[in-house]
Amino acid sequence: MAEEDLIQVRREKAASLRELGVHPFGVAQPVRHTISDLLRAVPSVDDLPDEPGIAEDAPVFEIAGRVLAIRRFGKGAFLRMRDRSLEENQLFLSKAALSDRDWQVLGLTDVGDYVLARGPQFRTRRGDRALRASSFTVLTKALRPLPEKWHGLADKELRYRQRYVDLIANEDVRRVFVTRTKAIAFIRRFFDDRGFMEVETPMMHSLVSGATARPFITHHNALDLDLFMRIAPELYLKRLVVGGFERVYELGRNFRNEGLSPRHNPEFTMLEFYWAHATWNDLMELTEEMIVGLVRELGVGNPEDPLKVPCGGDVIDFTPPWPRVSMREAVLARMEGVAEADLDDVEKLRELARGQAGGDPKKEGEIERMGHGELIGFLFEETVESHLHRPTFITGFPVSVSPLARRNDEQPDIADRFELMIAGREVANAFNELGDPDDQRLRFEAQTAAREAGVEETMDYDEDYIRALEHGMPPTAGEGIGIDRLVMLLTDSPSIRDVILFPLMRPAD
RNA sequence: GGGGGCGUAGCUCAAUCUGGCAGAGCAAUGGACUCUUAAUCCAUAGGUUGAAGGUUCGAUUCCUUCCGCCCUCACCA
Repeated sequence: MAEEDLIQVRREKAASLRELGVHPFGVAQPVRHTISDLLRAVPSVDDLPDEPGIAEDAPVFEIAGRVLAIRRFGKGAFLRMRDRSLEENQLFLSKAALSDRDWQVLGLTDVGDYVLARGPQFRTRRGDRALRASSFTVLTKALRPLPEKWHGLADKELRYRQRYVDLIANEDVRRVFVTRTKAIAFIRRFFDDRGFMEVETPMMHSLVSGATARPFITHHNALDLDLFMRIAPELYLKRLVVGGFERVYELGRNFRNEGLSPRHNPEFTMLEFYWAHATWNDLMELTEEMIVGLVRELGVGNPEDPLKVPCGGDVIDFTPPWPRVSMREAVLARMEGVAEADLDDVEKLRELARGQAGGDPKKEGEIERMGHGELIGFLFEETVESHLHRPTFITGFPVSVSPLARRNDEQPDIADRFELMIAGREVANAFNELGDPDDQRLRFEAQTAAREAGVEETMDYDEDYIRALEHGMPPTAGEGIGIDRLVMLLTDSPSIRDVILFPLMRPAD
């Protein structure tokens, strides 16, 4: 039947409900129990009576939820429903146990409707738990049909555009988003427990800084001012450290105007935290503790080995301590025929990099402009990154690609910075923060120079941030963790769209 | 933005290669049935084959353009 006709039939049922005095889109009424309560009240089905054995004074439960299936047979029916506890239960509706009106209401009930039922629990002849309804009504009429009961909603486009249907139809999708919510709650608790203060900084910025990415532009009418949606909260959070909030975190959305992919959504959730009187080594320990805690708390690992987590048909071992490897060491171990001395020879590195460019003229052009550290970084990305499976801290980032990170005291062209790689993906990025306002000024100037030389993604020079540093920031380490990517790992999701409730889609029409 | 794939009933899928009346299951409608579990049985109805154009006696099928989605490369987290 055509969609309009299916809807028309249900509209007519809604009208019939009104005639029976049942508002098809009624006002809320108290609901005393959840389906979880039913299970908790009598944990074992064996302890329930059969239908004839239901006692006069048996406890009456009152549950409300969405109808998932109806099986009618003459003067009786079984109806499967799910409620806010996300548990499912059966109702048994018999003409004998219901008022005439409630029986008529059942005749006007479709899969997808929200219903309210009261009655005692019992055990069916097949040994299942069910509620025998002594009263039954429709709370909300669904005008549209749900997807097919066996296959559910499979079309990815419909699943992302109509997530409400996806959530009704697909259990694994519900599970992913429950896990996401639990992960975020865990992270907040983790930082709160350690004396970190959650703060909210502006999402509309007048400068583009804190990361290198192209921004979204928006406009404030009253001030006639173009603003950028933030690409990172970093510089505001460090201003707060200057202000004396020595442990701060922000868990929120960033916006980057770049391509979409299974690992990139234009708006994504990031955790950033700053910890005064700590170093990047402390951050590695804290990160390890937090993610191991998450994996344990959420129970996403194998039952017999909770730190081995299935991911993309493979298994990731989260058992600490995680390896800490410099990009130099990683490249040396990975690339055959490369000697340690070669890594100090810029021209030799450039030659190796050309060999990895695969004839791509754009890459080759970039290679010619790269310095020593950037060349090692390039070789790392080309040869090592995708092979890093278990959680690994990568260090040895050049200062030139780390404009907000403190220099290493022994190796001034290397930043005290690490990235955490898991399953070939970057999950976290952290460093000792640069507190020297004069050095920070030089870094901003280098960014400005790079922009003038044609580099598209550079940071704006933030004069007020320098001013803040001139007031003195305590020695601080800071980190950003991509929450969506972390949730992808925890839920074995191949695409970022599977862990974002409403991923960006082109308008359908 | 480049390359590849996909789009058929409300949903899940056939038919497309090799052009010849567009089909099934679920859902829906009418009927039978007081223990179903993807209930069963009988009957009925449901289509702008993503859109537009072209080739052809004839197009879901072949060609072109456009729209949307997926994968991939590039940029990035």
